[in-house]
Amino acid sequence: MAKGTNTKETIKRQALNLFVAQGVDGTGVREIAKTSGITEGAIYRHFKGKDELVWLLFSENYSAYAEKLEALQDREHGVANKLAAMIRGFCMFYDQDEILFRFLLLVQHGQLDKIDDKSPSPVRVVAGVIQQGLDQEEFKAPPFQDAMEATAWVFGIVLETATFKIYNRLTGSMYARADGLVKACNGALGLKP
Amino acid sequence: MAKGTNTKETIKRQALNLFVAQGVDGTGVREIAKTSGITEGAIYRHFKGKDELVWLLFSENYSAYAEKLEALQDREHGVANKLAAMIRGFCMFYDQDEILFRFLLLVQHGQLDKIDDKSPSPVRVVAGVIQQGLDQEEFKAPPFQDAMEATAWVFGIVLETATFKIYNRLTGSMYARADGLVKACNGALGLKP
Amino acid sequence: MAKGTNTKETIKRQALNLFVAQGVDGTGVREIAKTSGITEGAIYRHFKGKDELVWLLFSENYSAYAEKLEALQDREHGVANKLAAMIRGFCMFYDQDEILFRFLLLVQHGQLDKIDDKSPSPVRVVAGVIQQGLDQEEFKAPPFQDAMEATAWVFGIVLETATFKIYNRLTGSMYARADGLVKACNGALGLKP
Amino acid sequence: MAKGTNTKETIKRQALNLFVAQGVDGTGVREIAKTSGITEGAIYRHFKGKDELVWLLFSENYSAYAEKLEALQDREHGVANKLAAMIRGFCMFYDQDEILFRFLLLVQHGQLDKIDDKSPSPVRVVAGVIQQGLDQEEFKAPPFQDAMEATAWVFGIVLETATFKIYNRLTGSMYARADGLVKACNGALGLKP
DNA sequence: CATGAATGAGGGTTCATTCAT
DNA sequence: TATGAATGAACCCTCATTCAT
Repeated sequence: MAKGTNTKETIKRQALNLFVAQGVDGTGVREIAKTSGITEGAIYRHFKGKDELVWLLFSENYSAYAEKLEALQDREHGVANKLAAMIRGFCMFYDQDEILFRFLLLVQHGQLDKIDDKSPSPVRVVAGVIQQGLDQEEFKAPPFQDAMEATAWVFGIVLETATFKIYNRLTGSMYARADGLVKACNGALGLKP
Repeated sequence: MAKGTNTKETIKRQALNLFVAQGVDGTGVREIAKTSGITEGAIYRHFKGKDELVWLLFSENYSAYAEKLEALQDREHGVANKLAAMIRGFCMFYDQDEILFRFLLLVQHGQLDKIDDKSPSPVRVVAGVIQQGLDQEEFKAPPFQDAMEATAWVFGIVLETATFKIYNRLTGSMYARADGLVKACNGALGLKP
Repeated sequence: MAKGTNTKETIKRQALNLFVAQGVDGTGVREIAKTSGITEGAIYRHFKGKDELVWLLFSENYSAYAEKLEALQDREHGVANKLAAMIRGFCMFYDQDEILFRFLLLVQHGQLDKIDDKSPSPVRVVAGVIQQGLDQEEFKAPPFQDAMEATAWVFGIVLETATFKIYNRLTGSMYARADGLVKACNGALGLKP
Repeated sequence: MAKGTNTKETIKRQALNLFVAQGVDGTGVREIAKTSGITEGAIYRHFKGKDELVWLLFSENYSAYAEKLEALQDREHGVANKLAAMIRGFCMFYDQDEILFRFLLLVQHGQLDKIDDKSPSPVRVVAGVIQQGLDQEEFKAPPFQDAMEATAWVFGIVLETATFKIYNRLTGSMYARADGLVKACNGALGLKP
C-alpha cells in the first residue's frame, strides 16, 4: 500500500518536472514512466491517462494555492494588509516549489476552463479582497475601472516578476522582492499603506 | 510571382490562426495546408518545416513589436512620457491584431531562448527607457531594485490585463484601458507624471 | 470448499455472459474478474489463463450437447423419430440457456479444431443417425450425396432458425418452432414420417 | 493515380485474406500493411481506420451479393424457379471467391446492425421472393409460419453446407451440390417443382 | 486462496517529412 | 511549383499474465 502510494506520488513529481522542462505535449508517457522507474503500463493503474495526470496536477495545486491565499488574507484587516500578506505568502510558496508554480503557469490556459466555477481560485480570492476594499471605500480615487482590472494589475506585477526570474532576466529569491512587489501593487492601485 | 508571395503569407496567417485556436502541437501541417488551400508537400516549398514556420512567425513579429515601441518612445521626452506612449501604442497594436499578440504570448516560452541577443526585443526597449530615467534621476525614490525589475512590473500590468481580456475576465478594447494602464504603471514605478 | 467451487462456476457463467455480449477478444480478464466479484489475479487460481477458460467453456458444453442428443436419439427407433427427438430436444436446451448456445455458436470456429476426434460431437451424433438410416434403407430416394451433406442441411435448418431469432428476425421460443423444424428437415431429407 | 488505386485494392484483398485466416481481432494493422507491401501509416491514407476497412469490405460485398441475387430471381417466374436460380447463383459466387464469402460469414454478426435498413440485403431478397410466393398462393400447405421462417431454413441449408465445406466436413465445389441444395430447399418448404 | 501493482508486448493511430510524378 | 502517397518513428493506451504480499 505504502509502495503504491509512493509510486503515484513519484509519477506526479517526475511528470511535473518533465512537463516544466519540455512542455506537456513534449513529454511522453513513456518518458514519465522511465523517469519514475516503472514501465508505461503501470502509469495507467494510477491515472486514467495522461490527461487525467495533467488535470490532477493542475487542479489539486491550483485549488491549494487559492486556499492558502484565502487563509492568509483572512487573518488581516484592510485591503492593503490583506494584499501584502498574500503577496508575501505567494513569494514564499514560489520559493518553496518553483517547479510547481511554473507548471501551473504553463498549463493554466488549457485547464482553466475545466475548473469548476465553484471551486476556489486565486483570481477570485484577490478580486474578492479588492472588491471588499471598494465596498468599504478604502480606495480614495481608484485608478481602475473595477475590481477585476485591479486584480489583473496585481497578478501581472507579481507573476511577471516570477516569469522574469524563470527566464533569468531577474535573479535571487522571490521573497527578496516581496517588499518591492507590495509597494508596486499599492502604487498601481493607489493605496497608501 | 505575386502569387507565390501570397501563398506564403496565406500559410503564415492561417497557421497563426490555427496555432492560437488549437496550440502549436495541436495543429498539424496537414491542417495548415488544407486551411491555406494547398497540400502538405507544398508547405515545404515555403518553409523548411513546421519549426521554421513557427520561428518565423514569432521572430518577425516579436522584433516588429520591439521596433514599433522603440519608434514610439523615441518621439517622447522623459520616462513617463515614453512609457505612456509605448503603453498606448501597445494597446492599439493589440486591438488591431489580437490573434497575433496571443500567438506571441503562446509560443514565447519555447522561442525566446532562440532570439539573438542583439536583435530588438520589447523587453530591452522598455528596460532601456527605464534605465535612462534612472540615469537621469527622473525617479525620486525608486521602489524597485533595478530597471529590469521595474520592467517586469510594467510588462505584468499590461500583459496580464490583455490576458484577462483573452480569458473573458475583462471585456472591451485594450485602448479603452490605456489611461488606467498608464496610471497603474506610473503608480507602481513611483512616477509623478 | 463449496465456496471455491462456487467462485469457479461464477467466473465461468460471468465470462459466458460477457463473451456473448462483447465477444471473446472484446472481453478482458479484468472485466471478467470484476463482474465475478474478485480480482484479476484470482482468475489464475482457477484457470491457467483466458484461453483455458474459453476452451473449458466450449468443450464441456459442446460435449454435453452431444451427449444429450445421443441420449435422446437412443430412445427412439427409425431416422425420422430419432431426428425429431433431437430437434425437439435442441429447442428445449436452447430455450433453457440461450446464452450458452450463442457462446457455442460464437467461438466454435476457433475451437473446433482443438476438439479431440474421439470425444462426442453433435455433428457426429446426427451424422451417425442419418448414416444408420441409409444403412437400413429408410430413405427411398435420398436427395443428398451422403450422410454428411444431409447433416449439414439439418444443422442449417435448425441453427439458422436459432440465429435468426438471435438477430430478431424471428421471435418467440424455439420450442414453438420445433414442429416446423421437424417437418422442414423431413422434407429436406425426403423422409415421410 | 493508378498506383494509389492499386494500393487500396491490394490492402483490401490482403486484409480480407488475413481476416479470414486469423480473425479480425487477430489481425493487426501492422500485419495488413506488411502483407500489402507498405507501412502502417500508409493504410490511413486509404482508410480512416481499421474499423472502416472492415466495414467497407463488408458493406460493399454484402450489398453486391444482394444485388446479384436480386438480378437472378428477377429473370425467373415462380418461387421455385426463383429460389433455384438464386441457390445456383450463390454456389457459383461462392466457388469464385470462397475467401470473400467466409469473410462475410465471419464478420456479419458485428456489422449487420450497421447496415442501412434501406440498402439491399440477401435476407430481404429471399424473404421477398417467398412472401411473393405466399401472396400468389404458390404454396399449397406451407409448413412454415411465415416467410421469414422459411427464409431461415433456406439460408440454413445453403450456408451450413458451405460452412461444412469450410471445415472440411464436405469436399468438392459448391456448384456440384447445387442440385441437391435446390431439392433440399424445395422439400423443406413443401414446394413441388 | 486472494490481492493489485507491475510488466512487456502489442494494439490502433497520428504526424512531420520526403519524393516520384 | 504543386501533389499526395508513402515513410517511419513516436504517440497514448490496453491487455494477459506474473508475483510479492
